[in-house]
Amino acid sequence: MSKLNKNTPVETKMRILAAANELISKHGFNGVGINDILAKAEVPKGSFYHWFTSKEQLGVELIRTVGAAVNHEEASWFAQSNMMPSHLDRLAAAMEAGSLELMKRQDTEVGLMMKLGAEMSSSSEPIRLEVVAFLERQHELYADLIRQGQTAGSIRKEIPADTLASIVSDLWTGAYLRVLVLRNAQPMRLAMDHLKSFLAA
Amino acid sequence: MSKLNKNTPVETKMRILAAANELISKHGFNGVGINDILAKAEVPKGSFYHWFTSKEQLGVELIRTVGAAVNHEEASWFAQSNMMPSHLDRLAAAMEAGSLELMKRQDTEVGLMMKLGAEMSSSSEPIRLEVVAFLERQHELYADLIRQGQTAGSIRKEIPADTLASIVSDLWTGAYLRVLVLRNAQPMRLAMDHLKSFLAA
DNA sequence: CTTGACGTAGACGGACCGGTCTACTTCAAT
DNA sequence: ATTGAAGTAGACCGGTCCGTCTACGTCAAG
Repeated sequence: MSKLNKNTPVETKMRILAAANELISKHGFNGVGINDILAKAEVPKGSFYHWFTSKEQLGVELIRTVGAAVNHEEASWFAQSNMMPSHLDRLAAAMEAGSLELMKRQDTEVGLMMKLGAEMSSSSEPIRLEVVAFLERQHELYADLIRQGQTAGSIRKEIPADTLASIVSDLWTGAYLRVLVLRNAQPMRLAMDHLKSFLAA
Repeated sequence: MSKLNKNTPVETKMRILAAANELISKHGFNGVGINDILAKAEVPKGSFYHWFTSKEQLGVELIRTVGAAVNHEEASWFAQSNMMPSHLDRLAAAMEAGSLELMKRQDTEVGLMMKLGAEMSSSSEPIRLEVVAFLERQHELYADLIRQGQTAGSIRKEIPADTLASIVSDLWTGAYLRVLVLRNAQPMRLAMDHLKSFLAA
């Protein structure tokens, strides 16, 4: 008599993850209850604790899946060598894609990573470590592309690629945060313009 | 028969604010309950709702007081013209003071502002506006000092002071966040080195 | 046809949340 | 000496938190 869920099992888990993504992005990890997430996902509580052992584990897994998606998406931006021969252009295009996403959605997947890290890194070691893993993968991605740009000649060589990668992502993150709070896109625009001219060989 | 608080009234409020500062810095706004704060401040609940109308108002007032202290402290760093004639040096010294604070305490007053902004700006408009006010005051402070440095000759002139001020604070914030999550001071060191050489005339 | 693993379903529980309320102490003003 | 405002003290409230528990439906294997 009760209406049962016909979805494939894995889909239930994905629905939970998707709802958690939306809600936690907006209200933070501690600002959202499991019931909120479950209501949005239209999934009962029993299912939740079947797929996850705790709210914290949901956080870890959320970061893992979203982080992997971000890394993958960024890598594919970086790889479009046929359309954009210059590595600098590819880097700029990927960053501008993220910036455009921010303007439209008021938020970003990368932003979720940073906000979760800031909020939880001193309360939950598993969550912190997952964010660390994401950041390191992303740093490698950036540094690699920059290194290629340096040997190919479109990116300046005097500064080590690792340093440049740090500066790029940190400036982007800082601008992101200020856009979020100010509700004004200017910091992001300034940051992007600066990065493009600063990185150029 | 009950032990009554002999403190001056205002001190009670300050104790609450101080406890809130510590706890909210560590666990975020939604990660801390009023009772936690009250326990740490050794103040009963009745007193809390005498001085504050709500938890949200505590947040607003926390940002206002801490923010004002930060602005004031930064202004005094910027004003030490006798010891440090170069405006660039003064800016660098102030930033390095903040970075040192971060290494020692794992946290910063400026960091609290950004974290609260990130966590709450989409849930509480009063809190968001208070952070906006702080950011704008700070931006003015930075831009003014940079403008002076430009006319005095220690800071490069081709880029508008407003733009430089944005880049400085955004890069600092991004590096701050990554230090917090990675528990590794390198991003901050790279950011500072970069800023010093980048701003120089 | 029976069994049992898998997953759905949601009532329930104890802890804790932000906030209210009343009783009380203190102290300055009169 | 009396009063009343200011502030302290903490019991208490409804609601919500995360997590547990039992019951039930579903389906593949034997």
